[in-house]
Amino acid sequence: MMEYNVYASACPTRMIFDRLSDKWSLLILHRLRGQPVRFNQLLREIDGISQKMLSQTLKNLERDGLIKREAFPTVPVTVEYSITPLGKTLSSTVGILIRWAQDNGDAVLAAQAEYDERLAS
Amino acid sequence: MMEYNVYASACPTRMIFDRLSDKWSLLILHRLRGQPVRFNQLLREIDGISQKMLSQTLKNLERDGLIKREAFPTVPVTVEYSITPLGKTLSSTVGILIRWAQDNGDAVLAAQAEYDERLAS
DNA sequence: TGATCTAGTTACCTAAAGGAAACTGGGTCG
DNA sequence: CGACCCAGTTTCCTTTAGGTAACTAGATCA
Repeated sequence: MMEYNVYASACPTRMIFDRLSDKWSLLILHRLRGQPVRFNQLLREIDGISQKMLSQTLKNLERDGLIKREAFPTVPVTVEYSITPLGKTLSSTVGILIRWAQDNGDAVLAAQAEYDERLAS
Repeated sequence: MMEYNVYASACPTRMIFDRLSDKWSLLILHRLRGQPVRFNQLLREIDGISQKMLSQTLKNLERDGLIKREAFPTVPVTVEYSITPLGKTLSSTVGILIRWAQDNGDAVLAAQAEYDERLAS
């Protein structure tokens, strides 16, 4: 298996890395790690997201093969978004990042405070 | 066990997501996980970054306590950036994310191609 | 016939991120 | 004295991500 060079701008890895750095992708992926969720349910639960960005981000995630969209001919129509096996592997690595943040958030805030105080004095 | 709300802005997880949405932070952090690296060396190796963004991002990472800046009175002056113990713990989880991208880049590209073809037909 | 539910799309606008390139500044070499 | 190193900073400009709000569309209810 070939290893990509993450620091090269043309690297596919880098492209994915850039894609993951948009505002809502990881949040949505994380929300979908359990049961399937409907569009408006996501809209309600993910605080601050707009319809436009939700729709756009879902489309991108689906294109990347990370989530799956499924429409049901109920009344009114229901659309469920669920995570794919591929997306599941990503969301679990994201989970590790989230755990890091929970464990080290205080340390970062402390470092920032110290840095700012050093500058002020 | 307390359930955290990732979707609220005051959540410690928010910090990680902010860092992720920063174009260069994690890339730089990842590059520094080994030996200390000089400013211009980073500039050369991280393809596409500008002096301004490198300087700015390094400053932020230092403020977060993730990296350390050290200047040596050599001729010409040398500035070395190295990772801190705190940064090391983060970079190792970022490493997992990068490994994911390396392992699954092809799968994502394939999914994109399939998605695009489905739309075109 | 109009209101309401779902699940979106489209038009318009703004703030901010980021790129390009010139400029600073300290130091040494020739 | 000017030229050339490193490590930045500053200015100016463009792009684009993302927010707001209005609009589409199919179907049912009242």
